[in-house]
Amino acid sequence: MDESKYQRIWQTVLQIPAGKVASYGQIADLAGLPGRARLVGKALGKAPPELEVPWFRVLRSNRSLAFTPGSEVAELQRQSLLAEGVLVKNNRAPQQDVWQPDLAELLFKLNY
DNA sequence: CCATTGACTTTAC
DNA sequence: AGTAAAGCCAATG
Repeated sequence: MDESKYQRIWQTVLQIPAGKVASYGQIADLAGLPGRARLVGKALGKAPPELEVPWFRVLRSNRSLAFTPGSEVAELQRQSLLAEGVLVKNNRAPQQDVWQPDLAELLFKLNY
């Protein structure tokens, strides 16, 4: 199985700073995989724990959590975000906490 | 192969 | 602002 796409996705998500969030589509774009938002979710589900990929910083395009509200994993995500200052209210994160990366710096770090 | 399935997005009410 | 429908595309059976 070709994991290179997953690796790129994981590396991209690792660039999201604490206290910031990004959308699945945004990560796909930044990872050089436009149109593959759904693949990002898949990749996050398969991320090796030792990589410590901050999966909880990835939300839908409207900044809502992707999991069923009230579910255990949704709670974990909400808590994790709260712990770094992102206040999720009504299942939504504030617009002000959306990550806006410096593209030149990001591309340099990812070495694409 | 064809069909179904999503940690999704966009558009149109 | 919230919802529904359609579009999307790799993975899976």
